[in-house]
Amino acid sequence: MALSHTILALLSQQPDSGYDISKHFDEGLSCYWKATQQQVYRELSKLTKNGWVGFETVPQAGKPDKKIYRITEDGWRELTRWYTEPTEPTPIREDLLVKVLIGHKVPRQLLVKEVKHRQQIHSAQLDRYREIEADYFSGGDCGNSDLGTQFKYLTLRRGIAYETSWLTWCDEVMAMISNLKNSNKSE
Amino acid sequence: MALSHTILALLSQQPDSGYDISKHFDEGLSCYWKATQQQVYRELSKLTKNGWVGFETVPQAGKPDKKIYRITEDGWRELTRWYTEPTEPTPIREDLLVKVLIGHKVPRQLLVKEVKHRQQIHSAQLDRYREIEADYFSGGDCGNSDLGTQFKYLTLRRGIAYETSWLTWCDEVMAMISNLKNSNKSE
DNA sequence: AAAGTATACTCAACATGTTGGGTATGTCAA
DNA sequence: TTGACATACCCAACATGTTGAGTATACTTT
Repeated sequence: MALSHTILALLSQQPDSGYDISKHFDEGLSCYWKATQQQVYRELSKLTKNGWVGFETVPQAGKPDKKIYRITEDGWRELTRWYTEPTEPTPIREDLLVKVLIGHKVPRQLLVKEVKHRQQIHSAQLDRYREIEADYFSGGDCGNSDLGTQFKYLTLRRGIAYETSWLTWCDEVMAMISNLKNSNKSE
Repeated sequence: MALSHTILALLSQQPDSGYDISKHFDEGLSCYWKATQQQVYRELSKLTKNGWVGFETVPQAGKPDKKIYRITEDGWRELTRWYTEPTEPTPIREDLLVKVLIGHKVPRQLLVKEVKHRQQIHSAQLDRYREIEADYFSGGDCGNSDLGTQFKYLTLRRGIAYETSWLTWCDEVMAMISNLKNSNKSE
């Protein structure tokens, strides 16, 4: 039940509507968790049933009503209980590695295309992260940002480390493949 | 439907029983995909329905019967079709990052414990990978290993890159936290 | 002889994630 | 005025992953 706790964590920062929470996930910049709108809505109704969040309906001019959710005391208790549980690394499931594993069974070009495709994706994502990172230092408040910002920055650093490690690995794969070509011209 | 294709990929290497396939997943050394025994069995029966695999029941002396699954021609077609589809990176869902994100809302010690816990896990996993890596070079057949082995080695290299990137990040987090303590003795 | 371990497969229930639809209201541009 | 887009919510079906059983046989250790 990690999605529920992620939502609780977001709501612990400030009250928010389901729509806005799901936008946080879409943008996904901060916490590296994916969830669709329906997942968020479904989870919010569960959280409400559990009494971990409450909401008030807020009418808006020119827009549909909003449900502003707010974490309850029980929610806080659950969030801190969860926090004391040690987290295990997320199980890894990567299509690309399966493809590499049987790389010798398929046309070489197909594998090369795959790796290049991923290189582009990770490279683009890294660029986006780098831009966000630059904002942390351009704010003028160098070094004296509040704690919340510093912790958020650390999650960004994780994203950067992640994308970088992928790019390094992709380079290694490409190097090996081109090495094969050179040492085995008959192919 | 990635699990099905992972199983197809394994079966494309050699025929195997559900039990042995699930052991490959448990050991998880090669392809970085997690799956339980029940998932494997369930998926195999689906694959059979689709006609992508077939099986023969093999009686064994002193052991229960085995079902040896084998990829079919349709299975090969499906596998190659899947191979031509570009793969997207797996969505990231990491409890630990959610915890870091709200790190300023909880006792510092709790976060430190979490990070140290993860450090140990990734460090242990990296050690295991390093040992396996050493085997690739101790085999005597330095440099002239077959293609299949080289591609498998690349998946191992991905595992190493992954664990290393986690450890680097954990160090960064610990550094920031201890930096906080030093610059703010009043806390 | 009993307990543990390994082999080998199966079922059921539930949690979580994905996909594609639907209901509204209102703005802005073609 | 039609269509695209943004806001805001909801439902149903299905795929996938998790958890905890159960059914056997046979070897090994205590």
